[in-house]
Amino acid sequence: MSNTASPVDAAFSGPAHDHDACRADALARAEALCDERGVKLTALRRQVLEIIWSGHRPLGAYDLLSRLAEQRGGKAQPPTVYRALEFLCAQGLVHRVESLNAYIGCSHPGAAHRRQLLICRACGAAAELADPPGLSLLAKDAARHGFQVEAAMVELSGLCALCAARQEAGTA
Amino acid sequence: MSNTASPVDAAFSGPAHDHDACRADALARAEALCDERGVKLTALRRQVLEIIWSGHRPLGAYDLLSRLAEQRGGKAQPPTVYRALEFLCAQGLVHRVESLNAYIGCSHPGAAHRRQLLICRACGAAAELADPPGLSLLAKDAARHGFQVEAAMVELSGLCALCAARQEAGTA
DNA sequence: ACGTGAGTGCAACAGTGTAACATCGCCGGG
DNA sequence: CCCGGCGATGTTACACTGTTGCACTCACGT
Repeated sequence: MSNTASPVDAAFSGPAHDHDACRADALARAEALCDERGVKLTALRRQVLEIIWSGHRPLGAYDLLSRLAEQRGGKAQPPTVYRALEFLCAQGLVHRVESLNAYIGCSHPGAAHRRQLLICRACGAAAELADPPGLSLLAKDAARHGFQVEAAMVELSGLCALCAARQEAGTA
Repeated sequence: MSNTASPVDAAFSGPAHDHDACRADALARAEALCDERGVKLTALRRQVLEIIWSGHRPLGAYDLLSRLAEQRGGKAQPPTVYRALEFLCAQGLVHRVESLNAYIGCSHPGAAHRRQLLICRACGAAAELADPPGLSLLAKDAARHGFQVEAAMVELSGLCALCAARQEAGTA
């Protein structure tokens, strides 16, 4: 890892963050993981993953589609990008953000984890907390009612530290 | 309240649940709340709310639309149902289920609450836990990273007690 | 009676996601 | 070497979800 900061700080840390290294790390980890699992990170899939990792803001399928078309000089159809997303999600390299109909790179690929997403409404960036203690408590609350949790969608929207400070300064 | 069970048990309790009373309660509470607030629960809005409360399964906007058209004998346009939903959501009488693009009646209207949704993948029913302890812990986890939570979307998918038992019996 | 504004009807369209079928290229078996 | 199969991609068309803009009505206060 070229970045010492936590994934959360990376997502919300503005220009201080070396994103080129961040993206390169993500791509390298993806490459290694797919290799290890014997699945193919094809040129197309890699390209989509790269676009997703162009920043820490979740991107819509049609954003990806238009950027993909741009890069290839031609046009691209929805199934192209959706199939790539399906693969990347299945491999745990990308997460779907339900509340935004968008997709974001996973910060903890390779390890099974439940996640808690923090989405800044001001800068649009999103960060992922892996296996936060609150989440198992939610499952316990559910279990108390006889409910067996299989999948958890936790997306918290609000202000990241930087945007909160900026807001503060603006209104002052 | 005609039902002694908790809202969760009501949602997941099968035929033992007196749903006519349950729906009537919900409608009456909505009526009272709107009256108290000086906003209008018009015939259309009430009708949409009634359709939503026809069960404990989240319904899509176009499900509502077609049932509405059915009941009126004619046809209905999307904006009709979306405007009603906008009103009902704003009044806290209905919640949007992000992971399903669907809508469900609120079990705790009138009181501000953060909610945790339990969605059974077998029977499709959904139940709402109000202000569960796990949720404030999630906010604390976020705060530890300098993130101020403004809105929380927590939707857990899995099996309700009844469906889990049924599953058990089926595989046995 | 009149004007105003919220609520509704209506038409068209934008955004998100999928189904079905054709094509390409690689890789293993004959 | 050829062939058959299979996964990945291309292409077309379509389904589902949600929004914009404008017209009309009707209840309400003055």
